[in-house]
Amino acid sequence: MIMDERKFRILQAIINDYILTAIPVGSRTISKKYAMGLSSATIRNEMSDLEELGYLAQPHISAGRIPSAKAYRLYVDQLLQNGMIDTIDPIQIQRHFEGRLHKMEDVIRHAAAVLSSMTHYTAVISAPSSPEPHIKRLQLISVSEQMAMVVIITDAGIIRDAMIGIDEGIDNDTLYAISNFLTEKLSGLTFVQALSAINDLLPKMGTKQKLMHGIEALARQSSQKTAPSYTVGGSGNILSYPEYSDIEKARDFLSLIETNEKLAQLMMTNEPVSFTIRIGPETGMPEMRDLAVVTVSYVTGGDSCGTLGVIGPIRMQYPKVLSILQTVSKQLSELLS
Amino acid sequence: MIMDERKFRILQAIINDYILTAIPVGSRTISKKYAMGLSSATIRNEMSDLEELGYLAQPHISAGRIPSAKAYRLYVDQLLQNGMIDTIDPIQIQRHFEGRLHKMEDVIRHAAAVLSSMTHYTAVISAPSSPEPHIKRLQLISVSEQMAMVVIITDAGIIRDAMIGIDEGIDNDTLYAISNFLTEKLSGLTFVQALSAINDLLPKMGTKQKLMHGIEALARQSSQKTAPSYTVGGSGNILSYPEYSDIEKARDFLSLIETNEKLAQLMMTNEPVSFTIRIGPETGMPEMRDLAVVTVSYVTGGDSCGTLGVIGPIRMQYPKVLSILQTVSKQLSELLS
DNA sequence: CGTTAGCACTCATCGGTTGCGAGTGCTAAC
DNA sequence: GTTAGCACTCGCAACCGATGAGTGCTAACG
Repeated sequence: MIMDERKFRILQAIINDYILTAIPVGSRTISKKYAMGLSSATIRNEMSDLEELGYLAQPHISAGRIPSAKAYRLYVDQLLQNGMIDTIDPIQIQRHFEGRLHKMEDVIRHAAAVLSSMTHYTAVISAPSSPEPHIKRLQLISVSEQMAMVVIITDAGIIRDAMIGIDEGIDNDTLYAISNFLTEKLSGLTFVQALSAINDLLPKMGTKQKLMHGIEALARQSSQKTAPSYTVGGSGNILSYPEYSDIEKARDFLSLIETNEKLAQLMMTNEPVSFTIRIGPETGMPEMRDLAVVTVSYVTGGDSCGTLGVIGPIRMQYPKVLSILQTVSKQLSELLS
Repeated sequence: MIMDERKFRILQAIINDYILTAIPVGSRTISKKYAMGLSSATIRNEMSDLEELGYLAQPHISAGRIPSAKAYRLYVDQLLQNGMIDTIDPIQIQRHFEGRLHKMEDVIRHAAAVLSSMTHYTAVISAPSSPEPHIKRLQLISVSEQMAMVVIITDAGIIRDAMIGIDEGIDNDTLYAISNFLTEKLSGLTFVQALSAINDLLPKMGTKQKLMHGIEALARQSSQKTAPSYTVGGSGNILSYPEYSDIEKARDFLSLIETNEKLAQLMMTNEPVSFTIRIGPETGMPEMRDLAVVTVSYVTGGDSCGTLGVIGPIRMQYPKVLSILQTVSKQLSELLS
């Protein structure tokens, strides 16, 4: 059996209807609502075929049918191919960002709020990070006699701060001198490069071993591809959808949203494509079986970039979400550059 | 009518039972489960009195009774007065913090996870902040030709970073010189003091007006008592409790948890007391009517401190929560000092 | 041979009824 | 003051039957 033009049109109608209503759609609905000049009996036969092909499923024998993940994939591919993405007024989104927002963190938090309230799904945004940040400056600030704070500033604007123990008898001025010395030695290096540079320096540093080991540990930690932290907006939105009226499922979703590693897995894009759509099983996570995630990346000056995404039920309003995501992404790029 | 010893014992039994079961408790339950040598009829009379006094309420005529907010307040006051707080093994909590956690943000996130998983309620933790932070260092890093990043480091370890526009023709070295100049002028000052210092400096800065105005705006923003950001753990835990099986209520709760301002209102403690317990209406927020929040503050070296708290249903396991909070608070103070 | 009308059948859902039982207030006796 | 007894209330769960949306199959039609 082959997927012909008519089957596809019917499938499309079913998906459209299901996205709007979330109730299994029957043959009569298609034949009446989406005037295609066919009787319900014919639709029935076609639907039976579509089920055999793996595009439709029946929750139970005497109910309509619902699209499978495979069907959504086909549907989405078709959308993208034909550029069938909603057009929304960018002004409408710009208006949300008019107030003066200075801190990056605030901008991102606000963007997550806007994104979630516009889509009615859950929004996730990662702070911009450079794939290979270069150290720009390293600063030590004494906090107490045994502790200091290390601040490493990179070209991507990432700031890594950590407390480390320091050796006895090091005063503020010495710390400042060391900061300048280390900045000179390390600036322009990536964390991986810095790590070996620090190890080379170790023997020369005499009584500052404890301090240096602290910095080394921080550099090592930073040199590993560290999962960025994510800002979430509208985590409760999922509760509005009937498929998540089950408390158990909703709780699983919320704990997923709170787990940084899981989010990282979802938001990760190896290739810097314009956007990614992952539908249900495509995420590779069993708890995402009936969810879909759409991500777009944004860039801020230089090569550092972040990701913003929307997580919603698998029957997501893809055209709308895609257009909103793209517009917010543009807005975010501008604001953070 | 007066609240006597026996009435109080009965009320206590009712509250205990209701906290455990969440179902309205009847006279028979009290007389049998909590052997107090009284028949259910007597209990019934006392319960009727307690209702008249405003400590009990009946969801409907033929059901048992549930404690009012007033009752919980009495109950909690009694607990505190008698020091009836659970004793938990601090080792058990320490074990959760054994791994090496360098970044403050990670420590807090982890603490929120531990706190929520131990209490089974929602945990909220604010990053430590000093009531009147003093500037330690100000650093400008050029990002592009028109933009620079300002990093202000305070004695509380707070780092305020923001992007500002800079005047044309300022290179990296000049920025560095300005950083040192400004650090010299501003270090040791609070943000409020810095604000006027900057305004004094303005006329002298010649062609760096744009830059200075950027810094001034940042200082002004920082000088206002800014609400700290909160880390939340276990936001979905609330869904486990029958009183929040209502989707509508759960969604309200989740959006509350996401709103920084609301959290700030809940976590705010004007006096630095050891802990605060706010029960239902005492929070002053209508959406918190049947929730309670317990907060404890923790201190990190110096005068900077943060708050950690637990939000749960009004029938919270107060003795358990209090002891866990105190232990985690101690742990957090140690880790961040 | 594809399309469609007709029909028997399935089964989730919804509204109504009923019985149960937990709980109450009241009264009268101890 | 305490308690046994009793009539009464009312939420809740279980049961039941009607409803209707939906299906698959068959036979007739163009």
